[in-house]
Amino acid sequence: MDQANPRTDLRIVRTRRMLRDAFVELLEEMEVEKITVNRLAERATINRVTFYLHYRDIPDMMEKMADEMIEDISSIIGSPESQSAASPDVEWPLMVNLLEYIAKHSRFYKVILATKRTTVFTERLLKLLTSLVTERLERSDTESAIAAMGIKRDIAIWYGSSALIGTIITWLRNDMPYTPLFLAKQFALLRHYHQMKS
Amino acid sequence: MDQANPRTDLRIVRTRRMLRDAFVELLEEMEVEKITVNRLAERATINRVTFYLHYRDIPDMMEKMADEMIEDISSIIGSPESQSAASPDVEWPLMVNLLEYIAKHSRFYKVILATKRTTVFTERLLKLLTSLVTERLERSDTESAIAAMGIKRDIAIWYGSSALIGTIITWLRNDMPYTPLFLAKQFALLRHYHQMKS
DNA sequence: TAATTATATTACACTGTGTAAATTTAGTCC
DNA sequence: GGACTAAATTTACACAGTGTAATATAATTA
Repeated sequence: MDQANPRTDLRIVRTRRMLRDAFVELLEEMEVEKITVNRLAERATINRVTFYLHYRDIPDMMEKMADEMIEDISSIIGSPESQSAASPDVEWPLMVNLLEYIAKHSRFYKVILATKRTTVFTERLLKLLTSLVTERLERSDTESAIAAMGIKRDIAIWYGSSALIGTIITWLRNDMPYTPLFLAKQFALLRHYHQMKS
Repeated sequence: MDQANPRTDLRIVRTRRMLRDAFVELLEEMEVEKITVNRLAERATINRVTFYLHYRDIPDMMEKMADEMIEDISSIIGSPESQSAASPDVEWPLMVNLLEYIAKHSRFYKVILATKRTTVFTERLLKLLTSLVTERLERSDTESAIAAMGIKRDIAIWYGSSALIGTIITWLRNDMPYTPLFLAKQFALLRHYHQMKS
């Protein structure tokens, strides 16, 4: 997560970290549109001009942060432990890992995903989850099952990935009233209707 | 929709309509954060100061617009034709009406729901859909069915309403490749697993 | 037509933006 | 550890946008 590129100056790492931390802090206190470069620099205890040495503007900074978020999550759900043990329906432990990771960094994810008006992040995560849902739809025998019921493949994917991201966001907003494991199991139940039905 | 309150001045109605139209226009051309009161007033061909006679700032204007949107949609899904004929699972024609209404005003809804960074609107609609999902969960026998499967009531609601709004948004983003009727049927299929299973 | 009320005009103080140039500070690498 | 290098700071500037106030003008309603 904060693994620095060997050839990057420590100062760069430090000020970027301070800027990102300040951003999350401010987001806990106010809406995005109220976050100015002025406030951000002040909170991060860096000079305002220094901000522009790293990011073009605040939307640019948010995009960079979203990139990093996606990188982190990708490494979680693409990691060896997740893709475990050659089991064909692999989605179960994968979802647990994902939810546990989010829960572990819930301060960040709550403010970034579950706060109003920070769509860049949700957009990106939705995209990631869509590819995930698509992939596992192809892998399992669910695809033929839903086809047999007259459900369009793409609609099923839209439906499934929207349901996932939306539920995760609401779960975060409600301060995670269920454990990651429990929620992952619930997702499995909600999904496995299909297979059971066929 | 543009039914004016009898005691409101025609000029008020006119400038508000011009402002809202200008807002939608600008949103088609740029991100929300680039929309300034300056640009808005210029596009609406009104004086900048006049804007402040109607709204506190742009977020305030967006909230007011969201209020109106919810009012409109509520009247659609709460109308006599929708709540038709005492049928116990009433959700089917209701969803057709909703999707048809959105399709009819798709220029507005596409930009307002399916464009980046306009979360106020999606938030409100999600809320509305959540109450809808809750209501019909209570009405039908789905509730006992999902309980029997070990699925938590609130999680099922989060899941279902997120799936609905997310699918509608993606449907809009893709320029409505299916008819409202077809999509409504697909929703019914995706939902009725539950009843069928039990 | 008169009274009312919305809109336009002009002006002002203020906050924020993005860039430039010169200077200081601190990390890197030998 | 010291020289080199690159990042951060400082100061300054031109500009865009905000929100409010006071006054003048136009349109609507009764």
